[in-house]
Amino acid sequence: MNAITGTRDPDLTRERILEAAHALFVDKGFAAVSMREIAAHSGVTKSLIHHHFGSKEALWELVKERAFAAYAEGQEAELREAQEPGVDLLRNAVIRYFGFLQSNPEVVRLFAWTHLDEDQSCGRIDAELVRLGAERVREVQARGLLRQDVNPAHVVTMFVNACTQWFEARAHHSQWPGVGDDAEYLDDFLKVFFEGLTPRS
Amino acid sequence: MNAITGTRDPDLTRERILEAAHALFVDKGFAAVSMREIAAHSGVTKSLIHHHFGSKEALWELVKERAFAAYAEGQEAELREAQEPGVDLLRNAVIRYFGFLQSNPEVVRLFAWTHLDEDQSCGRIDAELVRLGAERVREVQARGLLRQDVNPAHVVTMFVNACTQWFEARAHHSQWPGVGDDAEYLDDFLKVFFEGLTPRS
DNA sequence: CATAGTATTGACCGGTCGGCCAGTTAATTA
DNA sequence: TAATTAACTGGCCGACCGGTCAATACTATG
Repeated sequence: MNAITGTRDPDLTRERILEAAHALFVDKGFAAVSMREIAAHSGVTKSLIHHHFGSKEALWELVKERAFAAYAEGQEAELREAQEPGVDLLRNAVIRYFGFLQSNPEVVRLFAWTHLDEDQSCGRIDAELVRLGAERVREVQARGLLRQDVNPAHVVTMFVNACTQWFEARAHHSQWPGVGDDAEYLDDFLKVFFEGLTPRS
Repeated sequence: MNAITGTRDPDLTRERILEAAHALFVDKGFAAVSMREIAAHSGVTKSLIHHHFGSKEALWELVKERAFAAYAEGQEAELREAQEPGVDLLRNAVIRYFGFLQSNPEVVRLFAWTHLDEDQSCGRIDAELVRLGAERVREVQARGLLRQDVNPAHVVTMFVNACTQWFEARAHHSQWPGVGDDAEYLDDFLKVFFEGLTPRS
């Protein structure tokens, strides 16, 4: 239903339901959200949600699928952006990933919910991203610009972990004494990470 | 109620309720667990849980409190174990923390749930741990054994993040191509982390 | 042994849950 | 325009939710 024209618009309706469900699921998690809540937030009847999506579980799966597809698409585009493989490529990847999480906190929460779900689908999605990233790292290693005695997939995993957990656990280390803000943490991480990756004679 | 003697044992009863609640909350999160479930798993009436703990929320808080107190106690004891402040002290701290998470997956899940809760209490608990750890790092820095241009609190945060996320997101990167097992990841992380922390002339 | 206090029970409350279904209304098609 | 299809509604279902309460069974205290 289009609110302006009063005409029916099933696509828009589905979209509005998905948006409301996304926001609520991200905020409170699957179990703590009710269909009635989603209905109210999307200005639609509960029955209509069932009509369009079947069940609460199906809606949840669709919400995750869409969110991660959008995430993967964006990340992959950035990764594929041809750039001379070098240390700066990796450094920029870290900075971009960090910045992405910083400006997309709902993705961070969705990651966390799916980790607890032991959800497999989302892991499969970024498997391709990691494969791409690790390949790039391997190229840079082959040029002798990064130390070669570390698993390239681990290089990617390390910075992904260090960045992701920084935002997932923000509620915690915002209380830790001496811990700085986003920029300061990223700065120190980059220092240590790239110094640690530099080859030694 | 003591199952063997048939006599009443309120302390044991409380303990059994707490254990059942702990297991269920860790597994499914607060919202997805019902009082009836906890009652069934602890062999006790739902009313009795309310008698002993008041409400579901209060029980949840107590479960978290106990778990994190036990965690903090163990970690603090290990940290205080006097050792000559040096690079090995830090290296051992990383290895111990990683090993602890590896053998206590329920703590990892509880961390994740409280992050999503935006729970503050548990962050306060490990604030003291981080303070202690950062202090040690600072000592080692002062001796010139670690580079001095990184925030000591960030040094601790980095390895905590890299380790914690490794286990929190296990469901994901177990599917990532080229990623090794726990020992291999830890090994590569230690290589990069400590190389990155080594002072340069 | 009496009695006070607490551990424990089971029945019950109002309310909410996800889902279903019969009916109505609007858009599409023939 | 008539008929078909799909969007949409409101009411209802049985199950389950967290919580309460009066009654009971046990234990410890005097």
